[in-house]
Amino acid sequence: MPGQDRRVRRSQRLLREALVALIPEKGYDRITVQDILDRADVGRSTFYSHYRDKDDLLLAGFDDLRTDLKRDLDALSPGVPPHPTSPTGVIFAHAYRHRDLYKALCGRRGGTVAQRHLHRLVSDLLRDHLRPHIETAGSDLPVDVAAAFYTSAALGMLTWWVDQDFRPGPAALASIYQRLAAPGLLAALAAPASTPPSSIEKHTGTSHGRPAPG
Amino acid sequence: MPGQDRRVRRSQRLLREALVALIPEKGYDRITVQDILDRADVGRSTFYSHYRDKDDLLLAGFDDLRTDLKRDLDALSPGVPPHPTSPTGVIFAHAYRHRDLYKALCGRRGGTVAQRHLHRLVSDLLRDHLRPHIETAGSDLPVDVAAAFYTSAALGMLTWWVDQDFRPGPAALASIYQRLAAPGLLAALAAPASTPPSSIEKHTGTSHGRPAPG
DNA sequence: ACGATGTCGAACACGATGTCCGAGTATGGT
DNA sequence: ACCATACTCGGACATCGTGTTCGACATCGT
Repeated sequence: MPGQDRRVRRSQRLLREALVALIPEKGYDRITVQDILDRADVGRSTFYSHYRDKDDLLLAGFDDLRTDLKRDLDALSPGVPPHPTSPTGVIFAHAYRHRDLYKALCGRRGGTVAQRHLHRLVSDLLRDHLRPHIETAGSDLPVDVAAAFYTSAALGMLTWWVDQDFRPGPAALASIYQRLAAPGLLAALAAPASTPPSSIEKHTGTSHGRPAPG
Repeated sequence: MPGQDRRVRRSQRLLREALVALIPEKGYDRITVQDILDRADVGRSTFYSHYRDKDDLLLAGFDDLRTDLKRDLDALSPGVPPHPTSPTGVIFAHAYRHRDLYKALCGRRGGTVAQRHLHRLVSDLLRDHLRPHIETAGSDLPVDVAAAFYTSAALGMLTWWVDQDFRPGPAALASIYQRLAAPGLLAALAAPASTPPSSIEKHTGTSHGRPAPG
């Protein structure tokens, strides 16, 4: 008695696969339930007996992703790290291994629902990762803001990457992320309670002067 | 003869205002054309004589925003900067001055369309800002990746900020952004052609060791 | 082999979309 | 002040996607 009826597993698998395959083709918003049904070759009432609507189907697939990613990430903390990788590096690697899925979730044609849930997933992750570091350093850096910054930066790179068909390898991407992200955090942690507004007041000179990140 | 018929301006203004007001209430996706019509007190056929659909109405408002923001940004480059602000600082200030609009565009209840267009807007902006710096420094940092990183980071903070009802002032937010973003870019520009993959290979030690940004 | 459970497919009510048209009304130019 | 023009209104309409229901049939686990 494996979890469920064989037919149920079959239907749900077909529906999930159909949706993921359809997203890069039509874009999530333009996909109709009938499209999914045709692609999956599944009856209408079968769909609604498993899922409330299109979003529900998408979100159901998310649970698998969540646990899968969580497993990869937990492999980081406990033992001595064989590869000194950051959480974001793990995410990039995970995305590379599940290219089709991430193309549907982060790609240009993904929908609001996927983006938001992925954002929340990563955001919670990074917040928990950052909090202890910021607190023990006694920094005045707000954890939430830092989490927002690094989450969006990582997901922004991820989205760009997906739309580039994963051109540079995951290691190269993680490398660039580290180069851009690490110094800022280290600097912020090193300066616990200096006057915050003054740090922006350094002159950038003319438009040809010292570069501002934007 | 000001541009257009007074009635046209009136109708379009009413429709734009209705949409912007409706988004934070219902969420863009759940808004129906009829909702907009009721709120604006405008006839159905009038709507369709001006806009193709809901998205079209949203995008039309974007043009005004674009030119407005562009004006603020051009005030940066030419003369000696009175305030040494970065493009992102200008964007934060602009968002603060148009809180209602940005609440609709970046807020939790905004739609895919708005997010994507705003992303493209800022992305193009930052790419142009970054390219000369990266090129003159002879860095191997890909411009597109850097643009993706900083654009998403800025918009991520902006979204968080909007959903917090603009709690810390725009200056404080810009300050934090600078603290997190600037060191990374400076470091990347200072290391023109070092072996890229090695920079990530520094040991982070155990999970309690040196902080990785995520 | 048998009862339980899942699937199918068609039909249905509903709500939203986008188009059309005739009648009424405000506008800007002269 | 007048008038032709252009805009607005509102209802009717065809179309499409959604989510539900139901009876006949198939597949499952035991």
